[in-house]
Parts: sequence; C-alpha cells; structure tokens
Amino acid sequence: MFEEQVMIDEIPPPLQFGCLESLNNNNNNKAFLGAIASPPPDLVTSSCLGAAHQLLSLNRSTANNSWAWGQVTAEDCVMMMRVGNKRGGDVHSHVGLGIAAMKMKMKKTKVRRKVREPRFCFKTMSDVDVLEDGYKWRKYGQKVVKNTQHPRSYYRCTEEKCRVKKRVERLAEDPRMVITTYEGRHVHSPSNDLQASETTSQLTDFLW
DNA sequence: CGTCTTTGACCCGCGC
DNA sequence: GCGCGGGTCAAAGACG
Repeated sequence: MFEEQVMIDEIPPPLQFGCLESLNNNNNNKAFLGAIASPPPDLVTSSCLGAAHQLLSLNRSTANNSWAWGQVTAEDCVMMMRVGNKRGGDVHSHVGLGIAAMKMKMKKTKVRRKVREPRFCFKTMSDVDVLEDGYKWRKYGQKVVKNTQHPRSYYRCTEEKCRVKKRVERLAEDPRMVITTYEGRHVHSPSNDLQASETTSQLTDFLW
C-alpha cells in the first residue's frame, strides 16, 4: 500500500494528525474524510518543496465508525485528504485507508530525479471501480498489471490546467477492494453538486 | 456532433 | 545494451 517515492535522510519526530471530518456513509450515501497535519519543516525547505506536504496516514478508530487521532511516523506526514462518496444505490464502505507515504530522499549527491506529484492512495470496498469524489475524470488508459487479474485504469482530471491523475485497480487478494491512487493536487474546486450539498463544505478549502 | 471510453502502440525508467 | 513492465498517447468506436 505504501508507495516508496523518496526517502528522508533525517527522520523527524512523529507528527500528530487529526480527523477534520468524518461522516458515516450511511448518511445519504455520503462520506467525507479529512486529515491534516504539518509537514516536517526540514522538508518544506528542501528542494522537494512540492512534495513536502504529501504524506498521508489515517487510522480507523474502533467501532464508532469515525476517524480518530493518530500518530504519523516519519514516513507518514499527513497533510490532507478527502474522500467523497455519493452514488445512489451503490454500496461503498470505507474499510481501510491507505497511505501513499511520500518519503523524501535528499541525496547528498546531485541526483537528477523526476519530480513527482503529491500522491496518496486508499482502499475502499465497493461494487463500482470509480468512486464519486466530486471531480470529473476522463479515462485515458487501462493496463493489465503483472500478477493481477484486474486491469488498472488511468484517469485524468478533465479540468483545464489541472493535472491531477488517479489510478484505480482492484486488489488481487480481494477483488471487492478498490485501490484508488491520486496523484497531484487539484487547482480548482470540485465540479459537481457533492460539495454544495455537503453540510460541512467549509472544509473544502482545506481539501484539495 | 461533441464527449468519453477502449485499446494497441509507443515511450521510458529500471534491473540485470 | 537489452528486455520487461508501468504509464501515456491517440485513433477509432460508442454513446447521448
């Protein structure tokens, strides 16, 4: 689940993060999650500035269907995330939330490295592959990945100038689980009515 | 007719 | 250098 992106030479102390919002998705078939925490200062000043706040981690609390405060390790600096879900009739239940732990590696030598967009992923149990997240996506590719039975789909945000992408694939071990990986950050607000109808839409500014 | 999906080809990074 | 595999492109087709 964790994606190795870049490494950190110095391991900062664990960071605290908290849940910004949590709704039971039985509530009108909508569920939003959000979490935020500060990136390690040394990352912000690094040449990997864009990636300094892309580390995500979230732990599900026990039985009350909410997202609890948790501790982020050096690898798991949480900035923010948002998971939207609005599809009448479809059954989605967020049973787990993964992290694309963006680990920054600041090599002492000058190694040219492709700058990667912020990226995170999460796992959702769902009948449908593409979860409604408030943004409009255009599919631009599909690929069968080795050692998996299910193809991986590639989507790009349809908004002009927005370069956010997402990958959607099903877990090989459990086809009921959908793994969605977002890459990049939206430069605009969600496009559909999901946000407008959301009672806690004031959080949207925080979230992508 | 415009928009979106499909799908084979192509590109490129990485490991050997 | 070569082959493999993941990611992207783009033409063609489907659909509303």
